Amino acid sequence: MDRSAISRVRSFNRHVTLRVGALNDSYLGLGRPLGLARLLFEVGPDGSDLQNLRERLGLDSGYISRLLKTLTDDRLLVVETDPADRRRRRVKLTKLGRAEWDAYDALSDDFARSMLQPLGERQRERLTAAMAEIELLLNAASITMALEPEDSEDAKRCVDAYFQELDQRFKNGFDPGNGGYAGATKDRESRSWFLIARRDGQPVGCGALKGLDATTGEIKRMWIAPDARGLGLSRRLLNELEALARKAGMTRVRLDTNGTLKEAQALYRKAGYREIGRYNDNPYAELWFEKDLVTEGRETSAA
Amino acid sequence: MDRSAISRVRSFNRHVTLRVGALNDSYLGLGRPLGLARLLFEVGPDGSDLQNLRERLGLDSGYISRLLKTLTDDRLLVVETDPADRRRRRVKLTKLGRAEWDAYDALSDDFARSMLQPLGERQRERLTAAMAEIELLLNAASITMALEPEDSEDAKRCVDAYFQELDQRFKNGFDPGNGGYAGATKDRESRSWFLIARRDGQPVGCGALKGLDATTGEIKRMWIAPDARGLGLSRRLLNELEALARKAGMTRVRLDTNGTLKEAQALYRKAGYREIGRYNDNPYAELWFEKDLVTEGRETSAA
DNA sequence: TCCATTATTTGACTTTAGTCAGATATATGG
DNA sequence: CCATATATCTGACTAAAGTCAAATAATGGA
Repeated sequence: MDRSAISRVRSFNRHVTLRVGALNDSYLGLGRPLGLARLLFEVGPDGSDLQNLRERLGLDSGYISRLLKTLTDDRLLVVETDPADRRRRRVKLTKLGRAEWDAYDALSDDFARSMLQPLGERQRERLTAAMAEIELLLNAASITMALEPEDSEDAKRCVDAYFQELDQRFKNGFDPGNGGYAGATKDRESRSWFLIARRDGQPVGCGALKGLDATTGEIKRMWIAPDARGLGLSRRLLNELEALARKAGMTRVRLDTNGTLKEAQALYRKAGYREIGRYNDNPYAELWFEKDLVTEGRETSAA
Repeated sequence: MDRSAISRVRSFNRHVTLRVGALNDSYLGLGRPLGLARLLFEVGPDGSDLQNLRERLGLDSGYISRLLKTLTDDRLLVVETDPADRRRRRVKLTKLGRAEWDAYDALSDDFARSMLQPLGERQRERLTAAMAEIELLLNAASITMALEPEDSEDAKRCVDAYFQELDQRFKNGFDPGNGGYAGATKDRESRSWFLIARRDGQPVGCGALKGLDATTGEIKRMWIAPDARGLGLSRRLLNELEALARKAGMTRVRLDTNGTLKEAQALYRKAGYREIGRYNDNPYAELWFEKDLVTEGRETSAA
């Protein structure tokens, strides 16, 4: 990994992350110990259940229980048992607590404002753009991928989104009922895998692998949610699907695509796929690709 | 200020700043309480004086004294009195302390690496670029401006840098001895102001105001260090100089510039200057500008 | 030389943050 | 109904972080 990249990240961590973080903390507080203030703020105007709070703040259950007691004693919030499961408890702000929450909220605003204030219009735009970029990219790191049943709710939702996008992008639209897409895969081989990429639990991409025969797989339904694009996620998905194919004993994978999907083609070529002739009768396919799977390490996705 | 910009900054503060900061903290520590680890790390391989440490970490002098005692008892560092001023004390790492410092240093590297690791080459570049951008812009906020004697070391250094740049950018070079620049300003009016912009104590820009007559000022020697450009600093300097002129009772300011300095011209026009005819005999000047100073608020620079 | 000032240390505290092992009360599947 | 698992609370702690005032030592002029 590039030494200068590491230095840049370190410098950022030190100068921005630590300093801004510390400042932000001191901005909050408002006379109350930080732990209490943060808890109160985390409860939020809509309330929250205790379990959730514990998880979000990473606190010991005994500790959080005591913190809540302090805040209820100060009449800032009320704790009530969840009627659905009377072991569970829900926390809500009182009027007084809501007022204090509002104060914290205003302080957070003030702090953000103080960061923007010395800058001109143009610089503000640059700053916020860079912040958005960093959030996006750091979020990318926390995207996980896992196999799921093809007929799960989220899988269906992904595939629907995928079909809708095809319908928009193809010149003459796209009808999933037409041709090699919907049900037509119940052929000789019935092996199939469905991979979903998730960020904070929300699906942001998918991809499927089907067995065409014992040693050939087909990659289908690769889709990335619009707000997760540009993060190299499709490459990760593709790697993962190839790894699955390898593990299933396949020696090559194929896929088809449409001429309008330029990014996809670029991805396949860059990943080592070469164009081949038509191998199926999918009426929407205009290009066909194939790649031999070497069993060596190099190509597998990193842990 | 734009509401969406504030939300962006808040989201960044919350998700990036706090999370990364907390993670980084837990990464450090290494068996030792965070306060001690941080102090040790802050001492650094070159040592540091106590005053400096106190300032950088923002700790109470009693507290830091005790922390140092713990670390010296553990043979991680030695405290010795500064021979120049025997009230002062300097801190240095022992061999053992240096080893631990190296371990922290390696951990910081690891942490930075762990942020880059899940990303592809292209994404890493985007991340580091955005980080650099943010550091730059947030630093811009801490640039201060102050009047200084025109013949101070730093003033001379700035003006030298300015002249050198002119020499590079003008078609036929630039000679400060030639014409209206160097000594030729000892005319009727001798009033003059020299403003230096500094970041962390280092000069990053300058600008001068001279009185041409009782109600006319001339702005000269506006220069911004290359690594401080694009931050709207020249606009801030210009505002500041105009404010000075106003305070000195001037009703208009003039300035001249060369045709090759396109950014400067754009700045002047945008700031409300209009082109006028030649008002001096500076052989390098090709354009002349003037602006009437309204005494109203609107134009003054913000506090 | 003396006196106000500055840098650091010491003593005597308080608060905040956090841990861990039971104790209680509810839920859930047989 | 029972055993087991969950969610939270209570008691009994410890460690870390930080504060404040007074003491000590050195400096820099008047």
